[in-house]
Amino acid sequence: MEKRITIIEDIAAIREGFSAVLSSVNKYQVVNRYATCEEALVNLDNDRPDIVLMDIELPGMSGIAGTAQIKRALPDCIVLIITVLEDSEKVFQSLCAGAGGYIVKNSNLESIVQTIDEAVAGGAPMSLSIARMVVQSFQLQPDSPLSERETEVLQSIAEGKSYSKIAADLYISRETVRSHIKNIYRKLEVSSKVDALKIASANNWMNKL
Amino acid sequence: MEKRITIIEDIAAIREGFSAVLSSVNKYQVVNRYATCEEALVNLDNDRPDIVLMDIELPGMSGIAGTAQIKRALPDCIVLIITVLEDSEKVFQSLCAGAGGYIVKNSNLESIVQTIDEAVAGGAPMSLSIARMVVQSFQLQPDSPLSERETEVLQSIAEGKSYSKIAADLYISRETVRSHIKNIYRKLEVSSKVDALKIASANNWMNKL
DNA sequence: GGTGTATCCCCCAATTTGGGGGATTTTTAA
DNA sequence: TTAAAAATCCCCCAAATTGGGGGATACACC
Repeated sequence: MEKRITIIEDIAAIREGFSAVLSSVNKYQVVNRYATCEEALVNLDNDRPDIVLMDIELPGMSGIAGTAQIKRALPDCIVLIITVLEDSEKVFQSLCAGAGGYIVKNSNLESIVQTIDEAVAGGAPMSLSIARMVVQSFQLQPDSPLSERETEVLQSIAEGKSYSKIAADLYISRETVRSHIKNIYRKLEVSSKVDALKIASANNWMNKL
Repeated sequence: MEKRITIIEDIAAIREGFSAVLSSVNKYQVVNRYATCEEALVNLDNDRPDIVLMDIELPGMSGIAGTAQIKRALPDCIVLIITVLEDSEKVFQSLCAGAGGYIVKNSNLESIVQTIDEAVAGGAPMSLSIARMVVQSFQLQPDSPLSERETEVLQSIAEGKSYSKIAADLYISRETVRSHIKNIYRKLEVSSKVDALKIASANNWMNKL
């Protein structure tokens, strides 16, 4: 069964390069190539790709927004991001949008087939450094000014718990919870849970589980 | 510079197998082997490993708890989890504890050197299916009963915002926010934000960014 | 002896929450 | 085309929550 591939990339040389390599492989079939997401989206019903190679920097709609659109229409379609720089912000945004992996733009053209093979085999192809970034996003930064107990309390606030509920769950008084929160606010120089949560989650000071 | 390796694995055959393979490689040096985390932890200061191979199922302290302890003492130490079954629960727990990658237990012994090489080179070695699990954890499940707007509102609640703040941020009335929340509660069959958040986050119905 | 952590107590006013009861318009799907 | 779902807005109201003060005690660590 041939896998249908769509390429969305505004630089013609790269677009045609990928296309040429993939066309020479029997199991893959490049159904269409576009320079913008907008063009690709209107033809999505006809193209019905199994795999999309998506540039992240595009004129008009970004590759991230495009990925979200494609996944909405074709949830089983695998979108692989074509990227040069490994900007952590964009990496996580595209993962949230539904990206299934990353292709490094300046890698030799032949390795692209392996990358797609890996995605089709049920993997999530990424460069070493992106894999490390993704794994690290689960881990606490060790530079938190908060004590263990304070982190625990803030964690509970993130879960939407009230002071009373937190107190009950931690087997302490509500007043103790309040003390911890006062200290958290002082340390983070904020005066509301929204701001405390914003700072703590931006710095990876809370557990994700 | 030789990398110092500690192996923590209760099955002697596997422990010694890994040890034998790694001892034959110049760049790696197995400084010690243990059957339990407890033993390894008391010798951590002497062993000072750069890399720890950690079994996840151990008598006494689990490999997950052990990983957390080791990372607390040696933040730059790379802990690689040795695993047979790829239990998603345990995978994410060990990632949060500080694991840097996964080694499949029944893989051929030679590939372990490659796995460690990858970790040392700045990567995060994982099996195809674990990589997919990790990437998918960033993505919304498409089976959510909530509408886009409702998801947006619930997302804001998760950030600790009040109804008024949500209303202001979404440029709608507070009453509209209340309507959405009433609908969320009805759909999820709950009657508080804590319960709504619990269900929605357990099912990956909210964005992580 | 000071600094940080963890625990607990009081007062109080403004805000928030969630329980009702509605309504209208637009969009989507059958 | 018709019905259901989604998105928007309005009212009333009581209980709970939040965050601002002001403290205190005990333990540990340096």
